[in-house]
Amino acid sequence: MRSDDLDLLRELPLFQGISDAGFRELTQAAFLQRFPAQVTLINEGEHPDFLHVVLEGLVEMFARDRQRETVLTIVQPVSTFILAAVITDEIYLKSARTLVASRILMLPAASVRKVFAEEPAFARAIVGELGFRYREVVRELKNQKLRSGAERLAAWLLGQREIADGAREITIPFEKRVLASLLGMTPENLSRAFATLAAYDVTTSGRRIVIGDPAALWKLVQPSQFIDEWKNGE
Amino acid sequence: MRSDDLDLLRELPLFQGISDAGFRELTQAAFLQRFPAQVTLINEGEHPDFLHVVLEGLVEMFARDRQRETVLTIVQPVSTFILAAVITDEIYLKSARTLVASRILMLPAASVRKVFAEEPAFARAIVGELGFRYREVVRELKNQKLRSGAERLAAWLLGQREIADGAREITIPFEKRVLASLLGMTPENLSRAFATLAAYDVTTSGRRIVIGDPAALWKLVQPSQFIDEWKNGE
DNA sequence: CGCAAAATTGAACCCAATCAATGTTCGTGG
DNA sequence: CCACGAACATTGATTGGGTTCAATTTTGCG
Repeated sequence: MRSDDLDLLRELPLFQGISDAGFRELTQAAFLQRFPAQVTLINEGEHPDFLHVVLEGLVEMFARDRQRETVLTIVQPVSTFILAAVITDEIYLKSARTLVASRILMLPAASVRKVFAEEPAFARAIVGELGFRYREVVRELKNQKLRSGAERLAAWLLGQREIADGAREITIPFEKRVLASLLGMTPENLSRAFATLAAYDVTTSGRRIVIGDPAALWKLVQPSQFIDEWKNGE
Repeated sequence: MRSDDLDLLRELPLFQGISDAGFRELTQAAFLQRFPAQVTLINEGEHPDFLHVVLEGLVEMFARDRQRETVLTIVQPVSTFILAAVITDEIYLKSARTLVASRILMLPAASVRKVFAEEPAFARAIVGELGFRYREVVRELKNQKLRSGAERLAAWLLGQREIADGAREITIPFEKRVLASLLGMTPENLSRAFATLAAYDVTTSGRRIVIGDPAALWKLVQPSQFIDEWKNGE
């Protein structure tokens, strides 16, 4: 395991403030693994053995019920996933698979719980992380319940634009079918949503999207800091 | 403030393990208030001043976007709400209003954060609580994205039945319009969902519902421990 | 270059929202 | 205690958003 990977880890808010001893405890039995795209890392219903950290690549969190499947979140580097399951020591509620080749760091769940029990600083950091994640899901639930498909797409585009620092053109970092599922619709319907947004000067070519008139989209969805995490205040 | 109310509070998992001094810190500046039905307790976007505890009654957590409004959860005694906002010291993402006359205990947010910072046991308890809540919302998001309206109703009915210890008849403890919004549909559509479930031997009279054939509903939704919190294992 | 998977488009269908009208319930005041 | 009114619930008709199925085009990759 490379030491600059450890540095990456150490810089995460989650690991700030814990002692070096605690950090060593967490990482000594950890291991790093490379996965190609489309590899299932964890399955809904399994017991958590590791806290996963995406160092490089892209991971899709999804869930199934009967025939249906839906994407819940996309995890980008550098961040952890399924912390809640690890810390409560309950089964996973989501499955995870790589979308592209990825480097994943795996910290033994037992170590995480041990340091959690021993180091108040870690416990407090976990509170911060869980609080943040909780609020993310609440936002997503509101997004789903309060907005139409086209609106969710428009909001997502504006969010990506924000991340890209206001760039005119953005690129979807994964397949459109994945985006469709993330937004809670079928691939067909995503196509139609894009067709709808053409009237708002959104043009597509493959995964690249040009947002010609952000103000028009803005007017359509009226992004809210109560739903869209990227939007703080006005 | 009555001492048996303090006992109720003390017994919540959230307050287990903290010192008496810490508990006193939390409760000394707390106050208890009675509210009639339909009183708004907090508003989306406000800053948290108190951690609220429902001692008696029913509180509805909801959110608005433009014209639309949706119910996110119903809080029943005895439990806290908006802990995540208090602990991260961020604005509320939900509003709250009483559904019936209620007794609400309000703990100053500053005290909560103080004890959180000072008492590792409290920090750990909060992790447990947040982890649990987080998983609740994930379940709800899956419920919304993976199930149809009628299925969500069927699952909700089976959950209520479980809570009522398998009773044949259950009673919706609030208006049907609230249930409709909680389940993510219109009141009209809830009526039709009930009409659909008549084929599964579900009969209604006002708020009272008779589930004549639980197995039929079961077959319809196939409740899953990955979505339905009340269902553990098979 | 060729193939397989992904994306798009069209058509039919279905679930859900909206609009409108009626029936029911419940709280209030006479 | 009854009568009344307002809010809630239900039902019907219509519309609309979204899914499904099928066929075609495009893309990406070996």
